[in-house]
Amino acid sequence: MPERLKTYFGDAENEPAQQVSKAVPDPAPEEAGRKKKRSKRKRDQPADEEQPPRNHEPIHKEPVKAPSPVVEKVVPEPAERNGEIVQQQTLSKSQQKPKSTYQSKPKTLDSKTNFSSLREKANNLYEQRKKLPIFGHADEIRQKLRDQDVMLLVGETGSGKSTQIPQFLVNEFWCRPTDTKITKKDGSEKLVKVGGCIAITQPRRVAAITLARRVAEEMGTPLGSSSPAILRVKFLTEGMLLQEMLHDPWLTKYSAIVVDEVHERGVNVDLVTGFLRNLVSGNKEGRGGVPLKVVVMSATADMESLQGFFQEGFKLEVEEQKRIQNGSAKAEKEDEKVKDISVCHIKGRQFPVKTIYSPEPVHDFVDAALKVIFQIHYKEPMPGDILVFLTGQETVEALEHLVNEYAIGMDPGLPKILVLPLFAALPQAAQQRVFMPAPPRTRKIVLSTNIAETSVTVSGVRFVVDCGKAKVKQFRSRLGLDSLLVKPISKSAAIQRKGRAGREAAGQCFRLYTEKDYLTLDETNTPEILRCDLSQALLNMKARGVDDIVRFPFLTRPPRETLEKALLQLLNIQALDDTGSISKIGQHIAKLPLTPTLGRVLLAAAEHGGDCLTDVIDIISCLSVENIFLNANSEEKKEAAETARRDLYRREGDHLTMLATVRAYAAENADRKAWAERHLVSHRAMQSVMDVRKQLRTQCRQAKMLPADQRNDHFPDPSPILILQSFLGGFATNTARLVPDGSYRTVVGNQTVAIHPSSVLFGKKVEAIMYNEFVFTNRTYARGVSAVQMDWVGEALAASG
DNA sequence: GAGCACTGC
Repeated sequence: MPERLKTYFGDAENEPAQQVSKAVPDPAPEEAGRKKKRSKRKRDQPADEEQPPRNHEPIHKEPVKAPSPVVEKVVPEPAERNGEIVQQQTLSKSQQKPKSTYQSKPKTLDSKTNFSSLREKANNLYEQRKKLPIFGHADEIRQKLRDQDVMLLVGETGSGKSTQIPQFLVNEFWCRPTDTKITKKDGSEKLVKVGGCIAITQPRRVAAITLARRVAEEMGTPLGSSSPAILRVKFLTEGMLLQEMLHDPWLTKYSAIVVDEVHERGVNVDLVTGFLRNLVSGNKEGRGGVPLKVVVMSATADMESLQGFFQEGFKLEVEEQKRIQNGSAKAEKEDEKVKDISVCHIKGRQFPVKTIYSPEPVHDFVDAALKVIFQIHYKEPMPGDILVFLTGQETVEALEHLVNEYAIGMDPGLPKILVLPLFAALPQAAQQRVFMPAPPRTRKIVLSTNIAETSVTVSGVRFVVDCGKAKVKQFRSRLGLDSLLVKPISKSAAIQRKGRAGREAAGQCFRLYTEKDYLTLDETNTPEILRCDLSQALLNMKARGVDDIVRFPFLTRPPRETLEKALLQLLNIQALDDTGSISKIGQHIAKLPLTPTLGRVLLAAAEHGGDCLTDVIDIISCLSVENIFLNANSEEKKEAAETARRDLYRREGDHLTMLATVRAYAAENADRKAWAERHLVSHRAMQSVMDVRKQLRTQCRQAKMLPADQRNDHFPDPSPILILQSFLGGFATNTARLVPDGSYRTVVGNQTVAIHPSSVLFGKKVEAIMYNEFVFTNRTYARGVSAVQMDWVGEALAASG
C-alpha cells in the first residue's frame, strides 16, 4: 500500500481490518436456512390470520372511469430479497411519466390463464410477505385504525411498511365506499359515494411506480388504470395528491391516506399533512361526515412533533365542539381521541454496520476518502463494493481522477478496481453502469452525490465512506437569492448513508469526521419549507381555499418574513388581488405544473397571440427541467460540441437559444438521441422538456389560449421582442443593468451579479439583462440570461406595481 | 469559467 495512503483510521497494525471483518457475524448460514424454510413452506397453505391474496372483485361493477394511471410497466424487474424491493433506479423523466395512452386495454385482462398466473405469483409472494417484520403487526395496526382516525408508524428500512400497510387496510369495513348525502353550497342534497380507495404518497415518482408494481403483484391483480385494484390502492407522489385536492378538496374518493417517508420533509409533504389535519379534525361536511383515516409513516423515530401536531388539531376541534355544544357527550368522546394518537414502531431488517470515525478532524475530505478507499481495498476481502458520499460533481470527478491515478501503482496481485461516478447530471448510460455488478475480481467504487442517499440504491455495497457534508440549497427571501452551499449533514442523513452498507450483508461505515463532530450534528434535515421560496406553496393553498395562511397548520411554521415575501411576489404577478384573495390569474396559474412566475409568463405570452405562446411554452419547458446542456469532460468533445451547437446559439441570450434547441430537437425525426449526443444536449432532459411542453400545450388548448387544431410543425419565425417582453411579465424584478465599471447591478436592490459561465451571454456586455435564477455559489450569478432593454424593464416594473 | 437532490395534468 502506498505510504501516503496509510493510516487514516489508525494504523493497520493498531486496528487490523481483518479482525474487524471477522468480528462481524457471517450472515450466510442464516440466509441459507431462511431460503430452505421458504421453499418448504411454499407447498403449505398459509396458516396465518391474513388471508392469501384472492382476485379482488371490483367494488363497482359498472364501468368506472379510472383515475389517472399512476403506474406503468416501465420499471425494470425489481430484484427481490426478503420480500423487499431493493432496486430503485433513476429513470429518465419521460420513462417515469405515466403515459395514459400506454395501457388503455391490456390484452391480458380477459384471459383467465393470466389471472391464474397472477394469483399463483401472488401466492408465492405471500410466503415472503409473511416474513416481513411488519407482518406480525397487521392485527394491531388494523385494530388501532378501527379505534382512531390517525396513526403514526415508525418503520425502519426493510420493515415492509410501504407495501404491506395498504394491503392490511384495504379490506377493512371502513374502507368500503359509502353512499352519503352531502349538502351542497346551495343547500341542495346530493347522494355520492365516499371512500373505498387508499392512497399512499411517496416523495418520488420512481418509488411510487416501483411500489405500485410490487403491490399489484402481491395482490395478484393487473397493474394500471384498468386493474380493479387501482380503484382500491393508489400510489402517487405528494404533488399529485395536492393536485387531486384542487378538484376534490375533501378527498371523497379515499377512505385512507397513507403518507410515506414523511421524514424527508419536502414542501409538499408539509402541505399534505396540514390539509390532512384539517380533514381529520374538522366536521367533514364535504365527506358527508365519513371519516378519513390517516397513517403517517417515517423511517426515523422523530414522531413526537407529528403526534403533537395531530393532537393539536383534535384539541382545537374539541374546544370548538365544547364551545358549540357546551360540553356534551360527543365532545367528551372526542376528548379521548386526543389522548390517543398511537405510535407504532416496527423494527427493520438490516444487517449490522460497524461505524468507524476519523480520530482527527478532516480538512480535505477528498484526500481522506482516497486513503480510506485504498485502506479498505487493501485489507478487506472481496466481495464488497464501496460507496463514497461526496458533495457534488466537482469532488466526485476530482476523487475519480485520484483513485484511478493511484490504482495504476497498485499491487498487481490485488483485485482490480472500477471507479464509477454517480450524480444526477450524468448521462443515462453512465448512470446505468453503477447498477451492473462488477466484473470478476473487481471491486466497484461508486463516487456519489446525495443521489445515492435516497433516490438510488446501489447493490453490492458493503462499505460506505461518508464525508459528512452535502450541498444544500437555501433561499434567502430578502435578496430573492438561492444559495447552494456545502453544509454538514444531519444525524438522520448520516444514519441513512451508513445504512447503505447493510442492505445485503454486514458492512462498515467510515465517517470522515470525528465522533464528537457527529454528536454536534442536527438530529434531522432542515425541512425544505424553511429553505425555499414559498410562492408556489402559498398559491397552492390559496387555490384550495386557505385564505388565512397564518392559521394554516404547518408541521413547521416558516418565518413570517418568508411568507410575506411570497405573498408579495404573488401580488406582484397579480396572482392575488389587493385583499390577498386569489385572482382569476392566480386560479389559472395554480393549475399549471409550473412555478407561479413561469405560469405568469405563460399568461403574459398568451396576450401576444398563439405563435408567441407556443414559443414561450418551449422556453418555459426548458426552464422548468434540469439543465438541457451537458458539459463535456474533455477539451476535444467540448470543441466538437461547440461547433455543433453554434447554429443553436442566439445572441439575444439563453431564452432564445433554448427555443432554437427545442425546435431543432422537435424537428429531428430520424434519431433524436443521436442528435442530442451530437449537440451535447441531455437527451433525458429533452424528453422531460417535450413532456412538459405537451402538457402545457394541452392545457392551453383546453383554456382556448391556443387553437385546438394547432400542429407541431407550425413554425413561424419567433419574435424575440414579444417573447422577452412576455418573460418580463413575470421576471421584471429579475433584472440587472450594466454599470460603468462593466459589472451588472440588479435593478431592484442594486446587488452585484455576474452572468453565469454557462450562459451564451457570458463575458458579453449589454444594456440590461433578465435572468431566470439568482444563485450564490462562490459568488452571485445570474443563470438563464437574456439581453433586454431598460425601457422594457421600466414598463414591466410599472405594470406590476 | 461552473452545475446537491426532488416535484407538478
